[in-house]
Amino acid sequence: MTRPEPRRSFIRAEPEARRAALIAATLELVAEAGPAAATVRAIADRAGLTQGMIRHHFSGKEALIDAAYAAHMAAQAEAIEAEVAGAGPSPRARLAAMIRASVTPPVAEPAGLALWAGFLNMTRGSRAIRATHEASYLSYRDRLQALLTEAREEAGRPLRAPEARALAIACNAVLDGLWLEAGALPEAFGEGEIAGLALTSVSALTGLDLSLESQ
Amino acid sequence: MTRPEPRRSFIRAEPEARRAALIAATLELVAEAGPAAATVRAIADRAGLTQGMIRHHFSGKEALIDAAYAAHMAAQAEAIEAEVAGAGPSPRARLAAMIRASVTPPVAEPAGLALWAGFLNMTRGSRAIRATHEASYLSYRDRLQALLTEAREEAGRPLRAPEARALAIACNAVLDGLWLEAGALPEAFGEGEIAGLALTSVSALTGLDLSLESQ
DNA sequence: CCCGTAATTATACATCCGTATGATTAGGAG
DNA sequence: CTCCTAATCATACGGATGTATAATTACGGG
Repeated sequence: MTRPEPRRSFIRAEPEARRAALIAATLELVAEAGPAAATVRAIADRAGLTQGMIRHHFSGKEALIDAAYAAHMAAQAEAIEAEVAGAGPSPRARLAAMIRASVTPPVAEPAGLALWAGFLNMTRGSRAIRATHEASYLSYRDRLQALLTEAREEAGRPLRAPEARALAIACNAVLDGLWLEAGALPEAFGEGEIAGLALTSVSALTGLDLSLESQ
Repeated sequence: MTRPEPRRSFIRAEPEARRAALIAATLELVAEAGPAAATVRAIADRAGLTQGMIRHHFSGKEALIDAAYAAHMAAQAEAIEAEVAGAGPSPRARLAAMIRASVTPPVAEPAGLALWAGFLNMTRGSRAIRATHEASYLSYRDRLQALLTEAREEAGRPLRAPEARALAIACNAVLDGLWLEAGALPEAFGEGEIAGLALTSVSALTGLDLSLESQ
């Protein structure tokens, strides 16, 4: 009855472009509906390709997941770094910019939290993901510790190393917690409420006054 | 060749006991290996039953997952409340007990984080899970806000309502963040380091001195 | 002691998953 | 224009998953 459909036409693309498309599709699906929804068929479909492409451009599904997670973490770090770089030379302003960027979109939003939680479940299964997770976490905390140290020096109250570590862990925790709450219950907070709380809280923890830096 | 295995013997149990066993097995599997590992066969096996029991005692797998999540959240809240109740009558001691309990085992540990992240992925799919999530989150924050208010009153510096809300959100964020870090990278911190940081941070945020309360 | 009911086991079923493989075709090299 | 390569498509395969159903069996009420 139904004569066979003609094979769909296609155009060739550079492998890197295909890889990027597959990674983007993976991130969309994990963010929208969790890791279980990111099947090879759904990913290929979202990318406008057929499922064979995943095994052609990656060694397997797990390699694609690893690449997607690394790409997401790199994008987040880059978004924060861009805000810091655009905040001018003052250490206090740069610290405030990092804080604000960490708890507002595009870093803090439901999709980001879903992505993070989704990949966390895969941590057990993949060494690559665990390594990426740990590296990006510590990298963020080190960056925060450096800005905290600079800002405290600017204020004439320098930090010693162990003190700086404890302060960075605590400030990182507040920011992580606010990031989490902003992503989990976005409608439970007012516009800018989370960012204001982040600046106030870090101010209280560090003894600096960062509230002036919020526009 | 192989004659059919005799049907395994069994003993009857009360439905509630079977439900509890299935819930416990579900939580173990999700904590150990993520939601993907919690299949009906694996759950029944862990509980020492056959897979038919899941559909017999629950309307389906999703209902079991919902029940397991609710049970886990209730157990966490109960563990914290037990510590608060055992801390004596002083509001400051009770606040310190809640803080310490929130960032130390059994509340803060890798299994708990894995459980939380695993269920978060299912939030999108299940209204029941989302409702449980939101209710337990707000319940925890309200409890914290009440203890903060009492402790500040005890110290002679009472809080007004909006101020109390902001303080509760910020303190909740630090605790969430430290809980998260303790669960994600347990070996990155020293014994008691997280609990000490939690008390120090909330002290800085509230202006109270809670460090004396740590034994 | 027997019997009926519901708790329990065992098995079948349709569907989906990740992977493997062979056929096609786009697009540049010569 | 022709040919060759590899990018792409289509399909098949074994295994796992959630659900449905029928066959057993434990155990309390008569």
